[in-house]
Amino acid sequence: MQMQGTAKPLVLVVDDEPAQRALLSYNLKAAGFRVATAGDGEEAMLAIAEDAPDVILLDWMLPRLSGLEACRQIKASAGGRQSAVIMVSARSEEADRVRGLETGADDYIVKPYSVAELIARVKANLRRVRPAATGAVLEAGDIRLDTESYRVTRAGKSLHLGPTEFRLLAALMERQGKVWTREALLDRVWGRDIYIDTRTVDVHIGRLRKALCTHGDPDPIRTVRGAGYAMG
Amino acid sequence: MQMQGTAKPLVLVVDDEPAQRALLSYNLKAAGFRVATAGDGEEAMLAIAEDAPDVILLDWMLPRLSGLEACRQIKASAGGRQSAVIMVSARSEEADRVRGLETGADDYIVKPYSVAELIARVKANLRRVRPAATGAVLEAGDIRLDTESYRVTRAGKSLHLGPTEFRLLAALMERQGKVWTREALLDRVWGRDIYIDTRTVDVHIGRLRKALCTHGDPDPIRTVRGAGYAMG
DNA sequence: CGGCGATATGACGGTTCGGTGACAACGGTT
DNA sequence: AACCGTTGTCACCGAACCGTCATATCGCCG
Repeated sequence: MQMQGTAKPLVLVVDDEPAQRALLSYNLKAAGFRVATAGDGEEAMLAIAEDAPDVILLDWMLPRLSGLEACRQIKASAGGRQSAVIMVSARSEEADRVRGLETGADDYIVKPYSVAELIARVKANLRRVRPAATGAVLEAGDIRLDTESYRVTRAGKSLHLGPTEFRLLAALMERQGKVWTREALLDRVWGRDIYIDTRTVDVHIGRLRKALCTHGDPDPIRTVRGAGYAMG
Repeated sequence: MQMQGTAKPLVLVVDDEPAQRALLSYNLKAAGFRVATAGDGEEAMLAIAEDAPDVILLDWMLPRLSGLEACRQIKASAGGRQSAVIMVSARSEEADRVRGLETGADDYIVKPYSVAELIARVKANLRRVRPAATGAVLEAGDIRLDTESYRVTRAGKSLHLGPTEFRLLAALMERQGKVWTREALLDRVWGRDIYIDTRTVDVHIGRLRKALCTHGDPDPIRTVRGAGYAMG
């Protein structure tokens, strides 16, 4: 498996049947994902708060908190908005599909589904949520970052970045405009449970800027005082 | 559905049957979208180059350039990557769906589809492409405040605010019309257990006003004598 | 109109915050 | 061993920002 910027994508499986969870976990792990599981909507919210997943597979029928309501809550929460939600349901009625999608779900799969299609849909949704994890080429202005070949160019000219600066740039480019706090960047770029001075981020931002502006180009990174950094 | 400020989303319909194009155009326009059409893959590429659509409905069976190949080209082109591609196909085989998704399509709809579901899917995909419409943005009159990118604009012009002024404005905008006492603002903006002269709020309101009115715009903040401040 | 309390504003010192150069530690390579 | 690129930390500086005060202005009341 190629070194892809950051850690493997995380998929959260929400289903009340342990057998289903096990089945999905197995197949998703085989496809190269990290997997978390939850048995109902409340567990799901906890899991999301703990570690925001990239994709959430949400069963329609759940005890206590229905899948639909869980979806609404997820999309209303701060952490959940950046996850893709795929509703999984035995209800093939078109009206249900429409309702699911209108509630904020990003996709809708009808049981019985094939594992291959499910994986394909997870990947399709992942492409949008975390392009860098899928071997995509990110673009921002005249900067191109190829997560597969590990190469960065600006205005056609190739740039040399260290691994950390590369991942930092990838994170910033993944969601242009979004302001990342130093803590969020440490989480995403350096790793979840690592303990490093937040000021270190500043230093790396500085190094990244120097690398990006070697040819006199304007600085593409925006500093937001009291908040963090953003691209564009 | 709120279409705040920005133009209506553009949907490109690619189908070789004029009747299909007409049907889809009609329904999409009725749902509030702008619509462009193309009869084959090459026309589609031209249309994309001319005006990048937000969502592309791509028929699987196309003359000359197949839908699958067209999808590949779209996703490989610079402009196409920021559009969502929905494959529309009569082929319900699961293998086809997987192929479509793996080629880079964002979604896959099987004919015959219901118009309601198609619209729902278009909207769901639109949410992804244009995250601006997802609610991280506060608006009041001609003032826009984006809590994710920490950007504030008035009548399109970008403004510069300090962190405290930003939070102050966000608080005021969050509940337009509500009159905040100085104490409440201190709590909300500065922090719960901090002790600061309430007059300081006045100063920051003043600074905020100055920033908001640099271009001679009217003052959007209302002073309520003896009570506090309010927006609008 | 005059007075009084409340609010607006300009100025100022202190503090915090971010940028940057220097440096030592580390691992890999020659 | 010597070298090299990378990385995390620190110290220092300048600039932005903040809170306070003094003063000017406003709005309401008699």
